[in-house]
Amino acid sequence: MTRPPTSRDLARLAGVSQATVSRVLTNNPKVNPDTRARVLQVLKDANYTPNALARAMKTGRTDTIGVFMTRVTSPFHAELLDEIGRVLSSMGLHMILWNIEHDPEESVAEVLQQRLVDGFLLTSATFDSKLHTMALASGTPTVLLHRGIDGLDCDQVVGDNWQGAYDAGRYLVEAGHTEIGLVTLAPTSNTSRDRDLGFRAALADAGVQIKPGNVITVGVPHADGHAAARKLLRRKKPPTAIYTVTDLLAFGILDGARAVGARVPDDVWVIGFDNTEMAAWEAFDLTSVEQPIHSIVETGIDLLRRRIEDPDRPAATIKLPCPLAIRGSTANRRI
Amino acid sequence: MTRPPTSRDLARLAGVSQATVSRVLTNNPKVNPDTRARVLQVLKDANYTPNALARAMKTGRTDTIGVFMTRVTSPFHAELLDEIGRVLSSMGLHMILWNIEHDPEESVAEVLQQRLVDGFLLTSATFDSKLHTMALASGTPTVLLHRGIDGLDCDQVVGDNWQGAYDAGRYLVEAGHTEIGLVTLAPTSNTSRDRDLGFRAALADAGVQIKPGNVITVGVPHADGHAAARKLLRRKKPPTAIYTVTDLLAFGILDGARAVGARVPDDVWVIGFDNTEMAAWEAFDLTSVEQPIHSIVETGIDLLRRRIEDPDRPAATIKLPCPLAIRGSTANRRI
DNA sequence: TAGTCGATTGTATACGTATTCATCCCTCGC
DNA sequence: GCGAGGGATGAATACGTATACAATCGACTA
Repeated sequence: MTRPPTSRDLARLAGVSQATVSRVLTNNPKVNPDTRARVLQVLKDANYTPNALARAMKTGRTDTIGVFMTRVTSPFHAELLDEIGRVLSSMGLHMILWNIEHDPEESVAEVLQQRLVDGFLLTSATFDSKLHTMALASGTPTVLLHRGIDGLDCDQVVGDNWQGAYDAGRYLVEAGHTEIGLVTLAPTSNTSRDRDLGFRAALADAGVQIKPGNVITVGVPHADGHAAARKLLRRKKPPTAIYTVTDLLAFGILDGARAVGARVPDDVWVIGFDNTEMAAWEAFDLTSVEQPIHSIVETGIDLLRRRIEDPDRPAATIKLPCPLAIRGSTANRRI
Repeated sequence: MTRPPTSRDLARLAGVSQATVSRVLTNNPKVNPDTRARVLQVLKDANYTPNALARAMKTGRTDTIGVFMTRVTSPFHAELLDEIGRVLSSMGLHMILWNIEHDPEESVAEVLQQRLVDGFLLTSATFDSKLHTMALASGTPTVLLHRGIDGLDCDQVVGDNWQGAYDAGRYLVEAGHTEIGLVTLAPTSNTSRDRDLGFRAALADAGVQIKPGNVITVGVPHADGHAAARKLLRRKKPPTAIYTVTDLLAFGILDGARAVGARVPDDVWVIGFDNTEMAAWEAFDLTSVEQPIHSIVETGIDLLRRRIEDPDRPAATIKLPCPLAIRGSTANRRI
């Protein structure tokens, strides 16, 4: 194993110029069929693969997309990542993955300008982060996936979190619940904000008050849902239904309910958000608002490719519906 | 936003040659402190970042590591990926992630030769895959992580699956179990094979027979564990303990047990393998053999970097211990 | 005072590919 | 028989950086 062969080496071997080899590689029609066949044979014999770096340098395209994400271990994010990988590789694109959690924002800034990728997918935009601003400023085509920023002049594909949350709220109200718990996240992103506000709106529209004591703001981990459930269910008048803004928290709530001896759904209904694969597991059997991961990713990557083609097209914001998946955590009766 | 500035542009701006700018960028000591300061100021004003492609082409190093993985949505794999991302980025390295599941092996072969990365981390080696062979043949430094191939002349860092499985078996035997179930995977990798054989060895050493009817070979998903548990627990003489080779299957088993009304651990003990974060969730409270993810990743990446430095050093195989994490799914009493 | 050395800096080149431009040869039409 | 034209190919160059080599300058030694 010395130095890998270059197109120039093979040109010599095939008795043609490097330019001709390159023409063969790029399927340039201006090459004699016989010559093409001969060159292809030599390429094959040498087991040659073009140097992707040199090619990228010349063409300005790397066929690589940069993906920014947080908390890969969270079930929803893992599913999102998996889907992104599937779609990208089906298009012959590579994926560079950055976990923003691990790195300070300044170090990410450098990455944005390195021209390593043809485009960015941001999946974890938050209102106070500068990542999306920096990405746009870098001039590299960028699409916001799953989490959006209202009014930002940038392609965005998100679930309609507000509508999904509203439907969840209405579902509880119509089932007769009046003592309702809300386990929510700080509104640092459009997802957590809309999943909160949409739910409250449904209750307000139905004239159901939500008591301040029944609202708990937590962090993202499972343990936080667990703690919140114990706190809610130990109230003098515990809620008969708890809605929360992620499946992960809902799992924690189910566990917390179990810990204090509350039965689901007999004593308390639970609704999550994301409809991850795990929600269907018997241990949880969780009613959850579904995120159309497949469509979000497919649409988002399509948008990104079109923007790479034509950087000047106007930005589109696409909002996809989030239907409610009903399971045993809210009784089996449907509304 | 036109073309991003190049080192040549900035050289002109700073009144020096492109070479001097380059020297400043690479911290070459042979540059006058005053000049350096002036150039740095210009770089900063222009918000300049070197073109990573051109740099990589010249130096032959991309500061990027290629990671091959399967089933990112599986809890253990997600944790592994997260840890890999953490360690790589702490070293200033990027990660290109390929999900082998999505792509035919031939298309992966191309990727291996593109010289896009400085090294490969393979986390899903199987006996019948040619991926590791191709990776080695590509001449790019390669390390096998988590899953190894016995006798392969390649750096490998794996958990001691056999020992972990053996300890789990002995633990059950010493607790007095004699009717033991084994939910296992086809031995296509060293992990599934050793987690099976080690367990059987412990039982054999203790003189406990495992009935053929108590052994079920399944696929990887949660649902398969679920089905296996139902099958085992409906036998005339159901096992009083079930061991399986991944946490994901164990979760399925716990759910399956619930489905047929078997109580854990009163009616049946359950042991998994991986000790994922979820194993500690109250819904599962699963006793599980721990994989030392942190050490595996840290050690593996260290090995990879050393091999990149010196490609001719002899290959090392490192096997790390897998301790048993005891939880409620096997009663609270310790041995 | 001439020569030498070290510290800086500039000039030129290479990395491997894609592509423009020039060249060559063959065919066709008159 | 000769010029035009087109198809196929080679030579040359550029992408943006890092670096070997050459050049310049000042200081210092013999």
